[in-house]
Amino acid sequence: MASTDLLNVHPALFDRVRLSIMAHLSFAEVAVDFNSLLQSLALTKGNLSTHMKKLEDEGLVKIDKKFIGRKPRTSYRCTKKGKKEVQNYLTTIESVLKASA
Amino acid sequence: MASTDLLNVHPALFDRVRLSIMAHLSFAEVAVDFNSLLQSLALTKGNLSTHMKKLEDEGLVKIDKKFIGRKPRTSYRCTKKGKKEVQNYLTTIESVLKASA
DNA sequence: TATTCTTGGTTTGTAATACAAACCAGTTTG
DNA sequence: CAAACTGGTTTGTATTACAAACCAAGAATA
Repeated sequence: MASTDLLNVHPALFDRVRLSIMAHLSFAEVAVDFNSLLQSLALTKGNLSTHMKKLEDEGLVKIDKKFIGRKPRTSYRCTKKGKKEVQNYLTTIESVLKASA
Repeated sequence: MASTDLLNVHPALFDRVRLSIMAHLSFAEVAVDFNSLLQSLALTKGNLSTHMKKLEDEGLVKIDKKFIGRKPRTSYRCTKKGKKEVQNYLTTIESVLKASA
């Protein structure tokens, strides 16, 4: 076991809120909109907004802004990279912690 | 899947350094001393010191200070609670992320 | 048509925290 | 006795998570 393996997991995922978000997004194969996330995760708008910005900056999530009729709607989907990093997170944690169970 | 399950995992473990530390400590059945940790984890002393203090405050780790000859030696071991929380961390993450793989 | 109310977010100020540098008490070495 | 090393802790700083305040525009109301 080398617990330094944890250095390989993407830093942005080492936050419970962002991990929750990524779990949601990689679970849903389709795009999820801002307000759905807001509701399922019970966050404030500002908090969600900044987390999504960070995930976007890291390329883990793709943002999509459009108008539905006359109303704006922001939605997100998980990128390939995002899925990969989530998977890597899981396998790394498992390998590190299962040795120590 | 309820990714809000992540709220059940102990907050102190949601940090890569502390998770590494706990992995080390729960792997080693015996106490591990400050300098071993320092070396295996490649941290600065101050950083390690504060992380250990936090883990101790949370009851995940037990500190033991004694003199070996004339030299001080600080060592730590994982508490029952620590083991439990590490285990809970793992199973929670698995259940949340595996659904979304 | 003015006037509030709601929707869909973003920007900004603050509190918490991870981190390294500086420090400290004592010990060994030259 | 002075300098360097050991084994850490305390303190200052930079980052970051968070919520409050804000903003633009549409919908309802009067």
